[in-house]
Order: sequence, then structure tokens, then C-alpha cells
Amino acid sequence: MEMAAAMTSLTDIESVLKALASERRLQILDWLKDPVAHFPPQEHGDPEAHGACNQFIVEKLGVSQPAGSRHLKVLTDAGLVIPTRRKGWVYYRRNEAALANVAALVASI
Amino acid sequence: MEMAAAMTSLTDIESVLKALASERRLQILDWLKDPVAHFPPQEHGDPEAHGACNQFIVEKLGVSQPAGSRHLKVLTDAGLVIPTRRKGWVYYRRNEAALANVAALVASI
DNA sequence: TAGCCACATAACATGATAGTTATATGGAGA
DNA sequence: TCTCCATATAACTATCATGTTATGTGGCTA
Repeated sequence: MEMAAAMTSLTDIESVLKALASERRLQILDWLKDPVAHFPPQEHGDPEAHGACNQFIVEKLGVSQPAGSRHLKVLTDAGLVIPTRRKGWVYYRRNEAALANVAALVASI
Repeated sequence: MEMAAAMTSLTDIESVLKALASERRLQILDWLKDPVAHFPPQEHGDPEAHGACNQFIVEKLGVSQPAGSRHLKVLTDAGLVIPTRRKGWVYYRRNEAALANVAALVASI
């Protein structure tokens, strides 16, 4: 069993800050604090448990579908959101542990 | 008398994160935690009080003088370092209050 | 005032980011 | 199997970031 990576190098901090340094992506993270309040009801996928689906986020961003999907990929690759694939949709929720870790990292700058 | 700006909008968070999302600039901020340990002695300018001078930082970064100066300008414009002009040199020190504010902002993401 | 030195700015090359439209992929359901 | 729909990928364009070299600016100091 492996320890969680410490993620203390400047390069690591840089990469996660680059993922965060985008108004669109900050907006997504903010919406995902309360998916029920910010997105339409979903018949499939519990918004409390799994977050909002790709499509709703893209629509609310007001950009093209590929552009929105790429923002979600950046957040996912940085570990800041967690995707759940289900019945052809992909739901995204915040990774609160990772976000708390980022806050701690920034506090150490 | 005006209150200090609250700086809570996503746009504001984005701009300061963009200033931080650079390995070079993170490196500068790290060095400036202890200028005496990381830079040669300065005959003019107290490193404890005013930080390290532009020239030393540029040399340690290993980039050209304009490139280094621009990184320092980005940090200065974001309010993350404080420049002190003296006898033809410019010294930079960390703005701890601003950095603490950033940490609090990131914790609220 | 003349020259020097630190720093700032200009101009340019290059790579990364973020947007677009078009198309591929892949699972659900008829 | 065929179709449909959500998402992913490809290809391209525009803008921004970061590096370079060359040059300007401005204050010490002789």
C-alpha cells in the first residue's frame, strides 16, 4: 500500500495552480458546491452524490461542448473534481480533500 | 477612508492565481522567505528589511535580465511582493499579508 | 557633465491555452 | 442491429505567456 503523494514540489504546486487559475474553472467549482441549486433536476444520477452532468455544466458555462468538456478534463486531471460515468452521462463532483490540500499548499507558499 | 478591497470575485482570484501559477515565481517567493540564506551579501540595502535585489534574483533564476525583471513585475503587480527602490537598486520582499490573503481565498474555493 | 550600472521597455520568436466546427466513439434503448 | 444522444477527440485559429536580444532610462559617482 502506497502513501498518498506528498505533492510538495514547486512543479506540483504550479500545475494545480494552473488548473485553478481560470475563471471558468473557478466558476464550475463554485457551482458544484451546490449542484441542486445551480443545475436543472436530473432524472438519472443523484446530484448530491455524484454532482452535475457534463452537459448541464457546459450549457451553463455558455461555451461549446468541446470547450466545456476540456475544462472538466483539466479539473479532472488535476484531481480537483471526481467524474462518475453512468448511463451515458458523466457526472462531476468536487474533490473536497484535494481542494483542502491545495489550500494547505498555498498557505505554505 | 476606504475599506481594504474584499477581493472576492472569481476574476480577482483568477488573476492572483495566474501570478502564482509559475514555477519561477514560486521559486522567487520561496527564496525570499530567507534572503540572507539564498542570496549573496548586499553592501547596500538590508536584506532582512527590504529583501533581495533584482539582479541577484535574476542571476539565481538563470534567465535573461528582462525575463527575470518581468517575473518580478508580475509578482509586484499582483501585490505579492513589495519593491523598494534605493540607490539604483530595487529590492523585493514578500508581502506576507497579501500571501495570507491569497491562502484564505484559495481555502474558500 | 560624463560615464557607468541597474533596471525597464521594445521588438520579436515560440509554445501553451482556449475557443471554434467537424467528426469519432460508445453505450442505451427501440 | 440500428439509431440516438452524450461525450471525446481532431484540426484549426486567435490570443496569451515566456523566452530571447537590442535599446532606452535614470540615478550614482567620479
